[in-house]
Amino acid sequence: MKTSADAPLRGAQPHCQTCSLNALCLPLSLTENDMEKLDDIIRRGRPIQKGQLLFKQGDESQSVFAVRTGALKTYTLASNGEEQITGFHLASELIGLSGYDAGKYPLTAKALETTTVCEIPMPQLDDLADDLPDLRKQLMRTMGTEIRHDQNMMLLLSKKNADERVASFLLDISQRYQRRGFSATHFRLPMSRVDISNYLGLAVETVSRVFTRFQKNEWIETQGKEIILLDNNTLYDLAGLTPVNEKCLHEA
Amino acid sequence: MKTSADAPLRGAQPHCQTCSLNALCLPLSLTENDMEKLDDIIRRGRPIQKGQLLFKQGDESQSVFAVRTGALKTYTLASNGEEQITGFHLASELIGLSGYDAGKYPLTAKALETTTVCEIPMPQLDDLADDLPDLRKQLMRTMGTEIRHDQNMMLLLSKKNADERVASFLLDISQRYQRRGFSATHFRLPMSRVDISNYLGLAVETVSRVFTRFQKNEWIETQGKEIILLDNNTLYDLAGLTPVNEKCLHEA
DNA sequence: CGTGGATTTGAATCACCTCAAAGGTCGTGG
DNA sequence: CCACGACCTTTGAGGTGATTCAAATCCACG
Repeated sequence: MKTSADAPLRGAQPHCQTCSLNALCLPLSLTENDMEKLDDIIRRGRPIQKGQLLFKQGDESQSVFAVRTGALKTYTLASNGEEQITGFHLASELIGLSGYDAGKYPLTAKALETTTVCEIPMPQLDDLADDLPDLRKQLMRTMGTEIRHDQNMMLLLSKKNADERVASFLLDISQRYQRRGFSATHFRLPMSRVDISNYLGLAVETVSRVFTRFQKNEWIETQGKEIILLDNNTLYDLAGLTPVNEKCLHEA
Repeated sequence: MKTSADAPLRGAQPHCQTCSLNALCLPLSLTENDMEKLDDIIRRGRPIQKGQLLFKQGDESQSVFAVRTGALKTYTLASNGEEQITGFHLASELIGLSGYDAGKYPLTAKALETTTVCEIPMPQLDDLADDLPDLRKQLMRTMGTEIRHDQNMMLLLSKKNADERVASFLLDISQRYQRRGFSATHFRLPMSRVDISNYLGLAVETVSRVFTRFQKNEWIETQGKEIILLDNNTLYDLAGLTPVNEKCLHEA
């Protein structure tokens, strides 16, 4: 079993057609021919370093991005300057679609570690979406998934207690790694405890205490950012999910 | 000034072309000709009574709906059966798009009062979206707006206190009525206090107390569901918005 | 090897919740 | 038209889970 420490791409993959992520990414369900057209408009830049911004709230939104390697967080700024993390984005996931029509990005995207992305200029993506029905459908699917994720977060933020939130979070990450072929029970969290607490609407100290308690109960094992899930049943139970139902935050 | 008690449509309006809401609704930015094509696939049924469901979480999703008159709430069900309201939907607003690709509605839609809707069958909308670029763009705009709304709600639910939540809520509703040509300061809330509290992630009692306190401070005046906003500046301040920035929950 | 940030732990506080009960409102049926 | 009941809203009192504040410890990195 690969671990999340492995890069999903051994070398730089300059084309969608040969990218190991294409079955999870935008090209999903595109024909070979359509995929080439999409590939033609994609720009692949140099890696972004940890802490750097991919784009900033209020910037003119010009592109949508697909994460190739690494991870990012997106967050909105409250008027008092506080940030609310709205999502973490792992390889193959799309960022920036919520600013598709708005002209400006409604949130900021910051790299959690060294990250490479595929940049898809919006005007050209827009044109292509008119020509390729499958691409349009995939874009709308992605937006629908995002809406369902956010609505699940609303449920989490307004109804779940600290334990339930952390369990939901761990299982969400677990399932997303699993879909990418990594271990569902042993992975490395790319984000800090502060980021987790912000995302879950809790204080850092609370998240820390929950992690400690989960470990005491032998539900998980933690070593810094390394996580091992020991008791999936309990975690699923806490999260309000059934292990059968593999669909978590990202799959409504 | 009209008040929200007036129906936005004097008589039944059987066509998008003559509907007073078309500038706010899906036909926005469509040409006369394209609007006719959209109009052709729209079904207009009999009114839904208060408390009735438009569709239910888990149902096969077959249509998108535009609210013609009245109001609905949409909510997701937690595993323990608790409901989390994800949105209120007033005239001209679209419901059901988040289930566009999913096959099943990821939430339930219930009428808050007698409500009429335009039903747009998804397969035909889907086909039409391939033919009419403007319609596709409008659909994606609508989904983008929904995403921004939900992310603003995440911010509200995890960072704002009770006062700030209620202020945000009142201003959101106010602005949405205003866009429809109604008074921004005097309106009738179509939903119960219980619904408001659920939506805002608070206990009913807390919402009630906040309303009482706002009234004592002469920031608002309430008479049951009737609301008058007296001190917009304070409310905007609480909500973390600037009165200049007219864009609230629905306009990121 | 030292430094600054991140994480953990402890103690005290607080905003909101829960429980309980008293009004209000609305629709229904007599 | 009024009385009744069901439900919604408001108000009060007390409890609590999570926060805040403070400080020790761990860790990554130059």
